[in-house]
Amino acid sequence: MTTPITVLDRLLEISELFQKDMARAFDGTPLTAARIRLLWELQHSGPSTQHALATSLGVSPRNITGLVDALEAGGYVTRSPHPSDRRATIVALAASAQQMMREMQREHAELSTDLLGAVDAADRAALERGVDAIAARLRELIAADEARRAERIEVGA
Amino acid sequence: MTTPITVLDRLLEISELFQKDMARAFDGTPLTAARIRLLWELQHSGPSTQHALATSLGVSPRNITGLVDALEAGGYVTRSPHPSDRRATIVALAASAQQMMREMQREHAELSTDLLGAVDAADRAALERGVDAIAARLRELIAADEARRAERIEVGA
DNA sequence: GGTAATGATGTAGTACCATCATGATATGAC
DNA sequence: GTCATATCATGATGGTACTACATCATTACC
Repeated sequence: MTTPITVLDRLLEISELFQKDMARAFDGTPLTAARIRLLWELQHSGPSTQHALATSLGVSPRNITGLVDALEAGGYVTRSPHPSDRRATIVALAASAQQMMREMQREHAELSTDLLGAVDAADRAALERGVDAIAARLRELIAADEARRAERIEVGA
Repeated sequence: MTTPITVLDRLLEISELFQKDMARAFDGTPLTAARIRLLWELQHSGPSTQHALATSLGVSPRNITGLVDALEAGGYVTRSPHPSDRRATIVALAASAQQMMREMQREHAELSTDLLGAVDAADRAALERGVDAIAARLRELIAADEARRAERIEVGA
């Protein structure tokens, strides 16, 4: 009845290790998961209104205000007026944060090659295919679950 | 200069998907990451004193009291007196929680075979080797980083 | 030009995780 | 028996992540 160590176990372990590493990397800074997510979104989509951030991150606009407050106080982000809509404010990565994100990406790439280097050269192609397949399947499963859940809400209660 | 999608990216994505899935799975219950970690530890090491839990989870005893309070209120865990040391209380998984954890492991195993099923049969062995190698390398890197950090504290400041 | 929607924020509140300081009780060494 | 130590509990604090509701300026609609 003892379960063998499966690929899934390894993936979960890797997931945990990543989290641990992230947490330690940002220890001592005011950066937290939610704030980093916002920075990531900014780097990904460029300067955005707070409303846009709220939508893409799936949280309330009020929450964005708080997150941006903290990031602005830390110098990671700047607020500037929207050129045509005087209600809106535009949030953008500060220069230092852009630098930091670039650095993160560099480290990310380094880590990537390092980890891949630990894999037997003959296994790499198969590994890549396998990991892709697993990610795809996982996305599929989650999407299906989400759909089921949405339907239940639609119909029930 | 556009970075290609690497294995690391996929692994990070998988990591995120796992987290998302977990969060949704326990939505509506009083279970949170910290509490689940405690349940996991209990299942892994069996009934334990709070002090033991504090040590193995690396948090303050006070924090354990709070976590156990919540889990006890939810019926996931029981407190009973230590047979020989009347200071200590022993925390154990309640029967229903044991059932739940077994169920989780079953689902875990199912998911594992499901995901592996999405991988081309010819790639599976290589995938397994590759994922193992990556996990090992990651452990190594983190251990090295931890050692470096510990030394710095030892020496500096 | 009046009314309704929009964008950000102030206020207030919930819940969680984590800490330290303090105190009660039990243990174990002397 | 006394006293340091260990185990746990409580209270107080602080920080984060969210929410809902109300407010105010601005913009869009007719």
